[in-house]
Amino acid sequence: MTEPKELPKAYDPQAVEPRWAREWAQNPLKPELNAHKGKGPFTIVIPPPNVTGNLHLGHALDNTIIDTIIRFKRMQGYEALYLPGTDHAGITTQVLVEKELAQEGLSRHDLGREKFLERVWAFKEKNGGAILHQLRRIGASCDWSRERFTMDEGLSRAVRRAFIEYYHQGLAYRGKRIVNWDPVAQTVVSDLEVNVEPTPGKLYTLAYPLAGGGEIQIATVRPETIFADVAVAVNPADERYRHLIGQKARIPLTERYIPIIADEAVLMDFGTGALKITPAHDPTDFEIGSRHHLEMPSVIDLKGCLAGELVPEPFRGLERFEARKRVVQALEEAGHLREVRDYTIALGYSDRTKAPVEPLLLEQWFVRMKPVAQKVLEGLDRGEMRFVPERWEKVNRDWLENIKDWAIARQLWWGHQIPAWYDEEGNVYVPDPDNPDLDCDQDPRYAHLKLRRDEDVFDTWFSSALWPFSTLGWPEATPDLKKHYPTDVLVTGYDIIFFWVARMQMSGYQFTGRAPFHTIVLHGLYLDAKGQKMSKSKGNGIDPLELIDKYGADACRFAWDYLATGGQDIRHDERRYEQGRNFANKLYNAARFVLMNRQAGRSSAPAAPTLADRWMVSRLNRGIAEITEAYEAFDLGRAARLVYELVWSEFCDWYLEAAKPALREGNQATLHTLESTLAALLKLLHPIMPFITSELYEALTGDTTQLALQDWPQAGARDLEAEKAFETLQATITATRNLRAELGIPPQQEVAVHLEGPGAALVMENLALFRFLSKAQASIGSPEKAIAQVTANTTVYLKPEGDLSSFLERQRKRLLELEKQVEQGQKKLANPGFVERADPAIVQAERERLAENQAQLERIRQNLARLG
RNA sequence: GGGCGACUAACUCAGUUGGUAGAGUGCAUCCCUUACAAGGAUGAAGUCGGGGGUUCGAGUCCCUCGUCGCCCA
Repeated sequence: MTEPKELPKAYDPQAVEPRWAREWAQNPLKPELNAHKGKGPFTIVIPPPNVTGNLHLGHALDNTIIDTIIRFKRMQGYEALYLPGTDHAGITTQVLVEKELAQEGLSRHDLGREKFLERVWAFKEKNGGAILHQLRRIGASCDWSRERFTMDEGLSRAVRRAFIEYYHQGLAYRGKRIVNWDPVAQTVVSDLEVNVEPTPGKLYTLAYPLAGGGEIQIATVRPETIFADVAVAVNPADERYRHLIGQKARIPLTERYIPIIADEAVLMDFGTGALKITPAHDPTDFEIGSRHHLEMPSVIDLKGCLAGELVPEPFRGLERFEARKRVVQALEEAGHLREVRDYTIALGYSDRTKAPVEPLLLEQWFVRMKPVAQKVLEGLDRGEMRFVPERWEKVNRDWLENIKDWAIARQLWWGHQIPAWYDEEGNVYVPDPDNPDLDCDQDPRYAHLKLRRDEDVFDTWFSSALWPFSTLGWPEATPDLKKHYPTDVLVTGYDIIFFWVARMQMSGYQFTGRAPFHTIVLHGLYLDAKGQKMSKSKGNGIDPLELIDKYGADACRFAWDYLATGGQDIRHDERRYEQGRNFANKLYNAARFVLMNRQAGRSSAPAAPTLADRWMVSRLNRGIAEITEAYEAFDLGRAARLVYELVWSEFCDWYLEAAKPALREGNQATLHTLESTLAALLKLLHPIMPFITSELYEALTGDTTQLALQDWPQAGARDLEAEKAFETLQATITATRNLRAELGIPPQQEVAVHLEGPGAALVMENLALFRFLSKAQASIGSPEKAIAQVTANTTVYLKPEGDLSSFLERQRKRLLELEKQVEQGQKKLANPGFVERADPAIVQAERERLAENQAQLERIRQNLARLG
């Protein structure tokens, strides 16, 4: 940027952005850089992306919003920390590596746990962290020296500590419960990881013979589970079956008799009103079974196949869906099948593998969440956390109020192995809170026992839940933890409120006694151009890196911030990126203009600021106030719009043009205003478009301190007089241009106009500017025969020439419009209700508007009359 | 079944205490004017989903209906 005259006309982000990306990667914008400013810390932790993942638009949105907020706060002088890191993503990563192994014809069991984990770590080292480099491309100003990983040593200790505390407070427990089993991933998944989807299926009506003769018909969608039946249940209020309660029925295809019981949970109008109860394979049946103290035999194994003594020989080992067919066939042949009809089943699918989940009765680790959630709810009551937008607080509360225990174990190898040991009798041993790092099988107190460690690992979200404090050093009382915890803002998509936000809230209160952040900013989902969710299977994904290649990172950030309004979902629209790119180009050229003029125009000639200078300074001050407010409110869409408007419509469209005549005269006040305004605009825009603003700021100021560390601009006083005067000028110029256009006068051709009205004198004071911007020589007066354009306080007259029809048509239209407005205004002011009740300022404004409209109307009428 | 969101110009979307509707793109006319054609000037374009209510006044508040989407059970 040292030779402004050689600057290309079009901005090329690819020539600028890499340099700054490298700068921020190699010399991170650490919070300590602002330590001397005394404003205190401001902290945001990254929503940790999967370590082996790639940047997608959700990440782009998260991180652009975070970085914009961080950069704003940093410029305000806060010790802003944007803490980066990644998540080990248990199931996802393990499945990836297992796929890789499968190509070599191996399974994880062939390798064994230890070798397999080595393999995953190697995979992580090789493929992991790419996403953090992709984040550098979007300009994320993280403190890379503080990067964390959920399975690094410190975080692993935090996870262990958290579990130990839960356990010794009686919140973590082992229980035999119905869990969601993913037969493909071979692990339990939590309720949140199951998507229930209506699925076409069949409802079968089966006849169970009664011990005393006759039969009872039951309805079921899972006939293959009849072998695990322990009862038939009816509603106690159901007259049809009341006499059968207490009798026994025989499970078809077997010789086993089960009781007929009454339970209010049975819906009388579903199917026949009688249900088979299979506690081991259905959550509702499990509850009924528990209430009635029934046995809970299982007939489905971990592979999803029928298994066990209760299953008749021919069906043993059959896969569950195959088994259903065969059982139905057998039932039909044996005469037990009464009816089959189409039925839509609410079937649960595993989020990861999309496999239908099998409800199984397994002994598992759970965390009792109710008392923990209670602490969060109390914190919310005290107003310790605020949602942006507010509406999500209710969603958050509803979930916490109805929370269920959390199945935290996963039957995987990749993850934090649960620090629990069992002796040969099955008793549980968990390390002591006072000595948490000592494994129980190394504990001298248990030396006499043969202890075996739990094979399972924790749900990935168990470690993510600790992220805001584990990354800062917890459980150690590190200086970072002291300084940066609680963090300030959390930014993420609303789709992970339950998975992540609520769990961070809970572990925050549970382990640190405090809310982990005070503000939760939730953005919407990024959808494709048709408004559909993007997914791998649909193949409708849009790659943010491609967008960055095409438009530049600044342009993309502009688009993402611009679109992040009100937490609404975002529909992909390429035009937003074009707008960002064009904006960068506009800014670049405006800066080029300033630099060229500076080179040409230095002189010592003193000069007073022009009206345009005063106007620009005032508009800038207004902009600073508004834009700062928008950033403060995390309303980045509004901030983007306001800066865009200020830069393009005011600075470029009006001020740069208005400055030209003054610059030609060597007006140093104008040159100075030009430079200082541009510098301020670069600052205001920097949080959104950090690359180009850094580059231009450096070129403009030659400052050795980069823009990212400059002070945020302060709004000075507005000069309303200058604003009003310049507005009159603008209106008069626009009116003149309009007249010229209506008459088809060529742009180069100068015309003579006459001005009249209260604003005319002001225009005459700025004659040179008026002439330059409107290509018209102005004088005071009202010629006999002329066409006119009327503004709020001037009338512009132009000698009629050429075809007047377009002009006349427009004037008539304007006349009608004004008449309508005048009529409305009169009606309003004649209404006593309005005059008496409305805010006096509003009434006054209405009066003024009416007077103005009437005057304009009158002037247009007169003029049309004179034209004949 | 419960809850939430959306419906504003041809398209994609803004619109903060209720006070005469905005942007980008597209469209029309003109212009390569020494910052920028990724541009400039001028202009056209909306019964703010329908209906009802509150109010002097409703895109904005309340009720209701419709369409689409999402979440929870």
